[in-house]
Amino acid sequence: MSSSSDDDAPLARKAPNGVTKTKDRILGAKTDRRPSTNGTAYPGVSIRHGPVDEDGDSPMKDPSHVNGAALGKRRSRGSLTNGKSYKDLSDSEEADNKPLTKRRKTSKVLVDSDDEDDIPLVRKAKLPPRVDARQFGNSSDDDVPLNKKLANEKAKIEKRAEQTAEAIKSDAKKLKKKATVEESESEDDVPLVRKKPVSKATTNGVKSSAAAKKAKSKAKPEPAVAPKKSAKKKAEEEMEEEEDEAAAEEEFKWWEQPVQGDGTKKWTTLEHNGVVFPPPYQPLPKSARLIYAGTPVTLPPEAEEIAGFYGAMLHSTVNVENPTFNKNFFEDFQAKLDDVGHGVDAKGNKIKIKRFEDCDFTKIHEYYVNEREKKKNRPAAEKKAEKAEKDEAEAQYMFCTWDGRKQKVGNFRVEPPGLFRGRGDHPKTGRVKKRVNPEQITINIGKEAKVPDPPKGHHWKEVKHDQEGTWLVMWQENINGAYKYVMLAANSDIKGQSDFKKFEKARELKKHIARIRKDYTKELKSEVMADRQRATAIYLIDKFALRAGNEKGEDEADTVGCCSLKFEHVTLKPPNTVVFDFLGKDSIRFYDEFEVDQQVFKNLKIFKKAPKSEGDEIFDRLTTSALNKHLSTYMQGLTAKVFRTYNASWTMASLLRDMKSTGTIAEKVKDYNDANRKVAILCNHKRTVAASHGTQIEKMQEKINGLRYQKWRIKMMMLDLEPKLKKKKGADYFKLDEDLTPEWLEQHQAALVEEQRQKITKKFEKDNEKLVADGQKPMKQKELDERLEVATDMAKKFKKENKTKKVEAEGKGASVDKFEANLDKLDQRIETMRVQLQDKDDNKEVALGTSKINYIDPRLTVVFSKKFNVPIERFFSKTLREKFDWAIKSVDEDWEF
DNA sequence: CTCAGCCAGTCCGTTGTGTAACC
DNA sequence: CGGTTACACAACGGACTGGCTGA
Repeated sequence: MSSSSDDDAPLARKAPNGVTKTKDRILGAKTDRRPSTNGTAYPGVSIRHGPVDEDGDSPMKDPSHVNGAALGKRRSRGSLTNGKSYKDLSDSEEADNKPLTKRRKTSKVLVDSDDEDDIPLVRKAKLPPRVDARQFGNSSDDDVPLNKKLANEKAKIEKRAEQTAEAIKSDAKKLKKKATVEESESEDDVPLVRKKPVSKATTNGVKSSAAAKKAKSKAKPEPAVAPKKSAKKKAEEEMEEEEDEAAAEEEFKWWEQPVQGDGTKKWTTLEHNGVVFPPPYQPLPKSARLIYAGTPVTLPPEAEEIAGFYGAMLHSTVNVENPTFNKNFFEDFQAKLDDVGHGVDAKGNKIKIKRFEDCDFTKIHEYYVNEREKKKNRPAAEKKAEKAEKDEAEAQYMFCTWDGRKQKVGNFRVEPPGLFRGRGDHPKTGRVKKRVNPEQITINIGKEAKVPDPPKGHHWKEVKHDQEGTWLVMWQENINGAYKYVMLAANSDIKGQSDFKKFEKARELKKHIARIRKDYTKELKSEVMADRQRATAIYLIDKFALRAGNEKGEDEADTVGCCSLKFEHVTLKPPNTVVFDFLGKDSIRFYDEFEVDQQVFKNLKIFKKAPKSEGDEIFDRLTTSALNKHLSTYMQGLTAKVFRTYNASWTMASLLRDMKSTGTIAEKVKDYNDANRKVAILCNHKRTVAASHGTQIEKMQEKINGLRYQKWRIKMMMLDLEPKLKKKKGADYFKLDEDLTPEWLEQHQAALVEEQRQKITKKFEKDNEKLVADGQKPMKQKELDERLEVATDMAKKFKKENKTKKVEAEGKGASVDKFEANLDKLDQRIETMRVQLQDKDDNKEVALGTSKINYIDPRLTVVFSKKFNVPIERFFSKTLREKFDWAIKSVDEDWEF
């Protein structure tokens, strides 16, 4: 705020127009709907504070007032973002934050006993029974965080699981084969390991099963020019070996060490080799010039590089057709041109790049597409050799020494320059992300360690010895000014420890959850607005796994979480259904309808009450810091995030606990994945539906239809052999399914014929090629025509079948029994395909990975794996096994979340 | 002729990497 | 500020397919 007097200026003058943004160069700057948090960004714009703040000193019941920091943050939140001032509000609203008992005198708004007044839409008589209190954790651990969404999903999945189980059973032969392979492999483990005690003879059995595999596959002669093992792999193997040696004596198991220190000092000694910089810019060849208004232009390399960024992504319509992207890009491009000089044409005449519309990047694009193609098509050996070389050069950066132990570094590469692509509707999309110089880089390293050399002729920005940080290298990025850190990989001790702590914290919540739920259920009726909002928010976070929802600035995409939910994100459907529709983290849409506690419904209605309208925050008396501060009174370190972890793991735990232990390994894996999916749905982890999804589904459906048609033909053949069957089996048995219409039939038959033709033609061409290669004359067209007669005959046959409604029995030794067997096979295939199709479709927009990596306590998976005898490899990939090493080695099957 | 078994090529799901977005 | 969480996309690798061969 530039001047304090502004504080009190009436906001009614409509913020959007009154704003002169210093940053107006940002394309399509959205209308200013919210004040900045610190109140300084928009000089001349008044930020109104609600009566709360004006009365800030008066004794309030609102506990957040006690806290100065919270107050500071809240100041900006007191205002309504649609330009309405609290001063303009009705008397009842003016008393907004005062004890509701007081308000009762002036307004009926929050009178609990007065539901009808409060929610006129709801007829008292028709009020549904209150949501069962049990759902809300008055007491036990049995409180179910599952929501309706999950319940539906559960029913769906269960149904499908049944289908699958059947399909799988019916496909027993295949599966049995598979199962035996699996079993034999795991059995192999033992003798193999015994024979070769050198290899990692322990729990995970990765190596041994790999070895078994190797032994099985017939010793393939290594290609003569076998490129040397990539340095990366070598380095990793070396480490494993070292580990093995150490394991033989004493592997460092931090999870078995006593907890020490206050956790602020993260290391004592730290050695590392710094970072790898991206390769320098390679100027484009003459053929790949930017064409400006029809003239090829030679640009200074620095500008050309930026043009190159754009040209390289010309095929990416999401970017190139986004006006914000183009505007931001061109602004930065022009700025660079103004800085380093515009281009020249072939004769050396200066060309000034003025209009984006006159820029033609297609030549640049073609060049990059071409290069990529070339790179892709190189011989495999060459590719491998290059990779090996690169790995070797980078090997020294892959590991560091942390308190004397070798640890993997996560991201040792400095991010290369390019065009920033923020997710969702990001105001800065298209801006140039600049190349990072050593002079911008800070190194964090042990005092005794050798500081890595900066590239020749350069120096580091700073060298620190901060033992409270876990980062090795840090720099600031130019788009948002965010800090980027090089830290250890997920499988490192330090990351494992903090992962462990995270889940322990979530488990600790179990002890407090009943009390917390009881409290917030009570506080849903609090007479203090701030408390009531807070209770409602905790309810939503607990039940629906919403994120906290911090305030966001103008320079970020407009996404929300619980505390930042706005008027338009929540729709109320009496009697007690709430529809959420908003963009969450990463601009992923959260859409769902929930039935909520009656009191919650009522509260939300109050929080949405006029004069609030679109753009206004629902929880205008609540900030994430106030929320988290309150939560931490229950338990040290408790924040909104912990609820997500807790509810995710808790859900997984209860699903796995109730799982039946029967079935094949594949079935168990599927059961596990189904549980995983429920957690993913709870957390709203989505992925974009693959562009090819629709066609893939269609293809599968068409395949199924083809099989069904085959079934019909076989039945008709049976009839051909034994006409009596018609009576025996009934006429319906021999009818073609109705959805396979005559039109479809014709089309399908045509497709079959065409397929046949293609096959024959392809083979013919191939044969000819062979002949020519052998120095003989190719066959003539006539030969092809003759061969194609097979297809023509097929078409004729179909035609005849369609006409006579009969199908002649095919194949020699045809018998009804044989046909019956064929039918059974077809049925099985159809069933498995149906299940597959359903699975695929249901899974198209659910991402399982995120919850598996971040929310589900890995020990749950380990327990499941042990209890049901499914190798852990079926659940955790190699990297995940490394990441969760602590979990795999630390629990037995009795462990409980 | 049929069929299992093998190989190469293609397809497609999974895994790993990169870095943005969040608290 | 420094950490975790999140998705997209590239790279990888296993499954499937068609063609071929020999029993």
